[in-house]
Amino acid sequence: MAADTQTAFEPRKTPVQARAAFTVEAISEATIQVLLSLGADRLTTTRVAERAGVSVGTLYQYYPNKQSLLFAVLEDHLDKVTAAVEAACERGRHRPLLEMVREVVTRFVDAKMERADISMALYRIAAEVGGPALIKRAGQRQRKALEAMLQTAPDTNSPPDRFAIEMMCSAMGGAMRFVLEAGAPPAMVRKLREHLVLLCQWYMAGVTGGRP
Amino acid sequence: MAADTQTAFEPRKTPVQARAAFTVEAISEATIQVLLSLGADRLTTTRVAERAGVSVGTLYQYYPNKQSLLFAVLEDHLDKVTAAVEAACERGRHRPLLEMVREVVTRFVDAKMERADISMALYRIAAEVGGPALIKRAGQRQRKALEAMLQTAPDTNSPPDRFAIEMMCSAMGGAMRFVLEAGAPPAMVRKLREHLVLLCQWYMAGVTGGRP
DNA sequence: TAATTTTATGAACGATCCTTCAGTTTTGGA
DNA sequence: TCCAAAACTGAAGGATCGTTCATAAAATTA
Repeated sequence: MAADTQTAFEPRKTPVQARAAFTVEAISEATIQVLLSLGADRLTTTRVAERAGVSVGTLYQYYPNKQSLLFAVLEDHLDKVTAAVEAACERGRHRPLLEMVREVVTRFVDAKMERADISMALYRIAAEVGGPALIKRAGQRQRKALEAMLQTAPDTNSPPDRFAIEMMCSAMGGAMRFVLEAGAPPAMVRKLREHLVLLCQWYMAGVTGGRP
Repeated sequence: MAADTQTAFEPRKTPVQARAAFTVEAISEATIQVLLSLGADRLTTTRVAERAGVSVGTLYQYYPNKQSLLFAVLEDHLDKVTAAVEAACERGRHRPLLEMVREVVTRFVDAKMERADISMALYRIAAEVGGPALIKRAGQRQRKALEAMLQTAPDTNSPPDRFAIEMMCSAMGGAMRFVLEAGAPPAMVRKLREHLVLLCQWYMAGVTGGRP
């Protein structure tokens, strides 16, 4: 069934001319905009095509069905955020624990905010078919990178266990979501970033060394 | 438009006979079960009625439309959780800061877990029409209760500001969600409760008194 | 028991939507 | 310039779904 999920969402045809590449990009952007302006239940293939300036038939040349539209956008965004976290984990190796945490949290918030509109749109389809699987996979990649980094911390000999890492990640995700959905202004985002760093640092310090 | 949202979701008729009361309860339960087993997009009024053991017509005698089904379940659950938090805040008044936090976090986790199935089902419709408004309202009530309690803390003279309270709430909500969606066994829930208490305590201690 | 109110039924209507495909237009190379 | 491949069009099929309403059954009241 995993194979079904894969193939059912794969692109039907890859664009070879520049014109087609623009079309695919336009459809992808239109998907996000329709999702944000009308919601998931009023998102129709015809509406997305209309917004993208093409006809429905064109849409179906590159996306096999409606769900693959959402699937593609979700996958792309999760990949970018995960890549940002992995890169941060790479840079953080062998640095003090608190610096590690600061690096990762900061990059995570920035990656999410870079396309805040996509982040918000995706909260609306995260529970649809294929969504949970993708999210779970991205989460595992992120936690794996985090775990590898934390084991290189020079200032603690009992690195946080898997559960603690999951706690931190989900607390981060929850706070991020709240601020996004509150339509936060830039100043609030900066404050979120600072406080999220502190929250994660205090938690990590606590679980590694008892009360700090 | 707020009035429209209200009236459009209000029950059409209130049951007077015991038979009808059972019917309404059965429809409500069936809504949750269909939501969990088939997802939000495959939830149809006919299917819910079928699962409840009644006909579609009966359903429409008590619920004016499909959305009111989801709306009613969501509202009921949020009310229960919010009431639990408010009660905890009442009990926590004038006690030390860390005890306050423990009380609230513990009660929150327990209230969510009491009907874990409903909690999970609701994540799938939280973004639908009416959902965000209800959630925002419940969040405000909870934060208000928290703020009132925290101001009575005897062991700090600079109680946490609104932003810090929101941070704590959303971190709590995020971690709760993660554990629920991971299908956590009871042992993991207990660990979550402990760690969530610690995470919130450390954060609160940090923002009130600098580094603890 | 007879009358009235409450509750339940489910076929049918109207509307929306996903998806296809036969035909047209555009592109890029020979 | 000409042609084959690529890209695009949009009306129409087929299916699902939300909602209604005329009718019937059950419960309550007189």
